[in-house]
Amino acid sequence: MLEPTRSAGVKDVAARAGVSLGTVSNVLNRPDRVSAATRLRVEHAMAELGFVRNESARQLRAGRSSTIAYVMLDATNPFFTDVAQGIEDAAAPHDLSLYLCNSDNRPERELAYLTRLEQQRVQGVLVTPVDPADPSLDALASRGTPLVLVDRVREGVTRCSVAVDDVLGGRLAVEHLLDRGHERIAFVGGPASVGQVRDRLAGARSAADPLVIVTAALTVAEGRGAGERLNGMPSRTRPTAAFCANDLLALGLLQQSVSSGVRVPDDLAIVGYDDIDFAGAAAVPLTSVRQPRRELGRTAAELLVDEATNPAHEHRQVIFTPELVARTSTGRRR
Amino acid sequence: MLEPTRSAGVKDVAARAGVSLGTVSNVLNRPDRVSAATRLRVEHAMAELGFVRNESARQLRAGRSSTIAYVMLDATNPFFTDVAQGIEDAAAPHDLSLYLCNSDNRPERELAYLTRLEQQRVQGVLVTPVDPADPSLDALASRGTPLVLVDRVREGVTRCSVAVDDVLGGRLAVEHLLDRGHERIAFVGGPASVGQVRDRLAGARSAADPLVIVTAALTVAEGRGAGERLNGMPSRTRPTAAFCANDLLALGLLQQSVSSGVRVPDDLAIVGYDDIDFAGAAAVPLTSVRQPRRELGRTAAELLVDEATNPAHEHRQVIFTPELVARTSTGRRR
DNA sequence: ACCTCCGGTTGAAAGGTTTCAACTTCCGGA
DNA sequence: TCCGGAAGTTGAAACCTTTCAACCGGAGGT
Repeated sequence: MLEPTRSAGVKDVAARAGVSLGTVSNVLNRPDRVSAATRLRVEHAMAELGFVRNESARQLRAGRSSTIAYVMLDATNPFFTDVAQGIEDAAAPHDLSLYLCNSDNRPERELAYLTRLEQQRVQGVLVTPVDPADPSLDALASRGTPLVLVDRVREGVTRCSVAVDDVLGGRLAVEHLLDRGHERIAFVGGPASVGQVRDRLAGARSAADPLVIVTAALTVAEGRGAGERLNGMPSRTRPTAAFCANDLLALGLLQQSVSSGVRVPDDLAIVGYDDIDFAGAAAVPLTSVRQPRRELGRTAAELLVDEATNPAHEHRQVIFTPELVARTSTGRRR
Repeated sequence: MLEPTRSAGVKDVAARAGVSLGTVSNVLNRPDRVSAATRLRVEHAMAELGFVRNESARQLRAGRSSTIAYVMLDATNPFFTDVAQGIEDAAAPHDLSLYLCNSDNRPERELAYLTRLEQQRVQGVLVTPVDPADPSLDALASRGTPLVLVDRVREGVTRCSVAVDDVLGGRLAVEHLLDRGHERIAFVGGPASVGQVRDRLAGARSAADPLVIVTAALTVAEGRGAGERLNGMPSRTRPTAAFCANDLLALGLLQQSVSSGVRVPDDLAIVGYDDIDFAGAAAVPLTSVRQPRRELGRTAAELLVDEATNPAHEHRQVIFTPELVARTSTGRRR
């Protein structure tokens, strides 16, 4: 009861219950092979001593843990937390715990987490990397840790990944604006080092020839900054519509526009990307390109589990199809 | 190079480098005590074999790990991810990795994570619990795992916690509305089992006598539902202002109001709580009660580190002061 | 020539759990 | 009465790393 001398181990429990060490282990792992009386005695001893299984020792023996991890790019972006929910959905039935790690867009933190996780011998790692071509990822995978890329693909390497067709998404967005009668269209996004940004822009360009406004990051603040630049243009050349590389930018742009007297959608139509919950909840509900976020996470986790448990596993690249959700921010045909 | 027979250990490295096992360990942990030549040879052997330290064995020997964890209530609520950022800020300089766990408001998942973390012998746990009075928390702490409550307090138990004065926050919100000339004020929030909701309502009541509209959760969707009820009332009795228990509710209410033709702030003034980034970015920027989220996380992590490392640690309950941020959604004095 | 000290290195022990082959009891059947 | 077998229990070995006392050979001091 009051012996915090330092946590009791199976040995102590065994002594207290008057059984051997192996029996305690059996109570823990194969309760059916132990007689009811003995089991009770052991369980009682555990309670008395406040026994807590030592996971390190357990793992050391077993060789691997029963956790997986998701190294996410930006924990404050609702897109990624929704993906994480999907992962958890799929992991739970397999009795896997999910640890979330936030790399916060910093390569060195991403690497630190991956290293730590590998040393921990986790069952597998899901990651939305800063740079999908980072050789550390290949190294990790080649040393035997199952690894699935989320919302990214890696050209030329056989590996599991789930992603959404961003080129198509970009095209859908701009076609929608063309359909609404817009001719001068802006693309807001950056930096170009982000694959998503490049793909969405490529999609946009496949439908029109947008004015590109480069941002330094995909954040609300950067969206406001882009708004200042955009709305500061002379009205004769100013675009009448903007397609933003994600919803955070779009919300920033929206707010800057409204607060500087630009009417949305009449003076400026806006399309976002991701369709996060806040997009629909904005006071001018945002038209956005929806990605099946939760499904993305779920599928990624399933691929990971398969890779970790099925010897006949084959790598797969799953590509989901995005979908345009039209709301007020793009109004009706001009 | 090509021996994925199953990861190499220090023993293999030692053999390959022609040194003893202890020397390899020295290279790993006290490189200065090893001659340069030997060190190089060992490092080379490690690279060749793709040696990865086994954290389980390491921990088993050391007795404890160098990770901490934050069990958060709702990973999709930006408030908590901002808190998490603050935690990470404070943890990084101590060389602690932070694992995020999402209980998603479910007590059984919270317990599962806490159990797992304790078995893992983490350095300590930060938690925003579903129920601060849950005895599992006390049990965990009494068995020796440092534990800090985040954004919650536990009456009557000496334990570290950081929180914000929610009663004061509630009062500030309603006083602001009174100041703007409102007389019929609604409080939107629920369920009452959430301490925050109770405290904020208590604060509201200390300044006025609000009509209470109970919600089932603190989400955008529930906010919309509350909007339907509120805006469906006959205009003679309908409140002219609403104070929502958090920003998600407020955004939901805002959107429902705008889309059903209720003007904000002229027909309905709205105050939220938390001041998440999206509050200011809404097209009708939301007046909100700001909590020092990042600071909250930082302080919590510092308390945890102190508890884990300082034998003379004394438990502290830190209470931060909230601050009202007035924006368009409450307009100007009527 | 001897002793001491020191940088460098060694090998055994410890840490807590799981596994598994071996052992003990006890019961029913022959 | 003896035997076979099932049910329950045991204890040693293995998992991999870290620590630490002991060891070795050589340089410097006396």
